[in-house]
Amino acid sequence: MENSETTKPLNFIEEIVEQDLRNNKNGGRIHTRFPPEPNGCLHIGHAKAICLSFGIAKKYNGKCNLRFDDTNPVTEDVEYVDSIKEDIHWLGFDWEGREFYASDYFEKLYEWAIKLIRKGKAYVDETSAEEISVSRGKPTQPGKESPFRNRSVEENLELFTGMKDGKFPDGSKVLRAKIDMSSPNMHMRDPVLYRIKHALHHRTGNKWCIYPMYDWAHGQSDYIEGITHSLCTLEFEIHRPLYDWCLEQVADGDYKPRQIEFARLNLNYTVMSKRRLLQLVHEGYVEDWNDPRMPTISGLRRRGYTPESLRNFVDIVGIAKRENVIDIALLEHVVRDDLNKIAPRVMVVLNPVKVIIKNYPEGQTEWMKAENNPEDECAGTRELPFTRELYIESDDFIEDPPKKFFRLSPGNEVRLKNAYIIKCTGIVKDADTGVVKEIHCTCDPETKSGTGNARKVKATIHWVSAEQVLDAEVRLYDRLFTKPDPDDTEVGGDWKSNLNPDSLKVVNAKVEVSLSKAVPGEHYQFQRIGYFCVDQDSQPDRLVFNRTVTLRDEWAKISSKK
RNA sequence: UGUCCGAUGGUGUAAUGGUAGCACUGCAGAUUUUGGUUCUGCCUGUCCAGGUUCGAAUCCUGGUCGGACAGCCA
Repeated sequence: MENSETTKPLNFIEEIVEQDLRNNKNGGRIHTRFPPEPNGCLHIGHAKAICLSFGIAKKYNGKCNLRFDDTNPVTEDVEYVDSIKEDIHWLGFDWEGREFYASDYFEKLYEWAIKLIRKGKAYVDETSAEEISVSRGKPTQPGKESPFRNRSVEENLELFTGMKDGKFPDGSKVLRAKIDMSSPNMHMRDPVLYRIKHALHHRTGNKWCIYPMYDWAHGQSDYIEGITHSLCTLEFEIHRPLYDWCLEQVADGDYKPRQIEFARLNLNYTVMSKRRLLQLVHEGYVEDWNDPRMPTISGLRRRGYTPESLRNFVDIVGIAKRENVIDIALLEHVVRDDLNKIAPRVMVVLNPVKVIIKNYPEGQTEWMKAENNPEDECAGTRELPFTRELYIESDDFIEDPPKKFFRLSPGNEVRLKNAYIIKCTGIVKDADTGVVKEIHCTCDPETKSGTGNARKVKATIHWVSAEQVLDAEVRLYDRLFTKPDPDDTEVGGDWKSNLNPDSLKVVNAKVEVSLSKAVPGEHYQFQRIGYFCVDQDSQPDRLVFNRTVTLRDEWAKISSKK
């Protein structure tokens, strides 16, 4: 008996899989595939599909193939193949060498097309694209049959061979399935199976000038690879009768792959369509596909998201058929959750203001012991230099503090993390601007951290020595859009008008010296501020950090409410 | 006046004819040398109308609302 308290409920696809397993369908074999088109970078929506297909395979001792759906040479490019492979591996999945391409099957697909023609189930149509479109009718109105629909098998064979042999220009002819022009399903109204494209293909070069359409290639590729469960998003649901029809024409045994559709992932405060993502890149709203503000996998990686957090996100979000928009707060939650456990803590001051400890000797340095991660004992400790002059966060001092502000203010005490309790005794302002230049304090030598002094103060703040300190560029990233739904615009407005002008702010920060060894990709928690990772642009003498996400901030809530 | 799919708190997702649960968010509190973490509590939900049944989120009928489909894209 299963323990109902620990058994995770199955999603509807797992239920289908388990039922198939119980019925010993396909001999108990589970085989899925992830079929990206190499025409763009993968995004968080793809992560859902990857985790699903690879995850099902893993869970049920099956296999998952990586198959590039490269049937349209004019939009596809090798450069995306490598980035897609990198992203899948980074996410933690492996296709165990089963890296396939729909183009691997062009020959077989062609043979099957010939077979279709011989059966009288396909014909060469030479009406124009526009004519075909018109004669296809509308969803609510039946279409009309093409005048070429009833050509002889011989003529079709000759014409199709001619198409393959490059005798006709692009767009002059297509091969169509002969199904039903009055079907209520538009996709069954004699769908195009092959079109002519005299284009160089990234794998097959100029071997072919006719290319199969998605519907003719996808199910057949699944069949060739022995896929049992072909998981795809909802928009292909209406293709399923055609998927099944195509398979019906070529399958000769009991085995047939089954297409199952699930709802794609949507996230608020961002856009997800390849078209829009591409637009953001091309029009310079972001740096590139891997800009840390992009919902692409490479962008999230650069932002500091971990594979673990993304897998967890997909898991929490679930698999179902209803349309959904996930709150980006959930994405932020999963990465905080993971980074809290693994990210070493460091002290960094983003907006420094100088503190002078008046009763602390000039020239003296004490090395203060600091825990690297309170959530992980194994993370050990490090030593921080403490000196008479320090920097603290300018937000941590207010001359005239509001209620509930527990940090530094004239006459008030705070603890410096891992060091002493200090008291503000005075301030020095810039004569012209009135900005606080120096905060004068005294420290209580009895309160050094680790000495067991029990005196409590309301707040503990972070700091760095002003004498032993490093400068660093810190890129503060925020949500890409100001509205949950970027399409929520004034009438006639453009989604780009909702772009967040403050999605990136760059500051020059003061960071503790231990960070001198930080290397790209590392995650840190800047204490009391947020999680950051070292950017690929970082150099030993010019550190660059990206803010992954802020820490939850109770004070920010209180102060913004007032 | 098409076909297909869907509808459970603010968001997402369970409950498979038998106590509507979990997570995120929000709110309140406890703990805390991070206003972090952790812990506790609270708010908020079965689209509508009929029917079947001892009993319906679940099954049936009819509505309503939302989505997909009219590329020689995938």
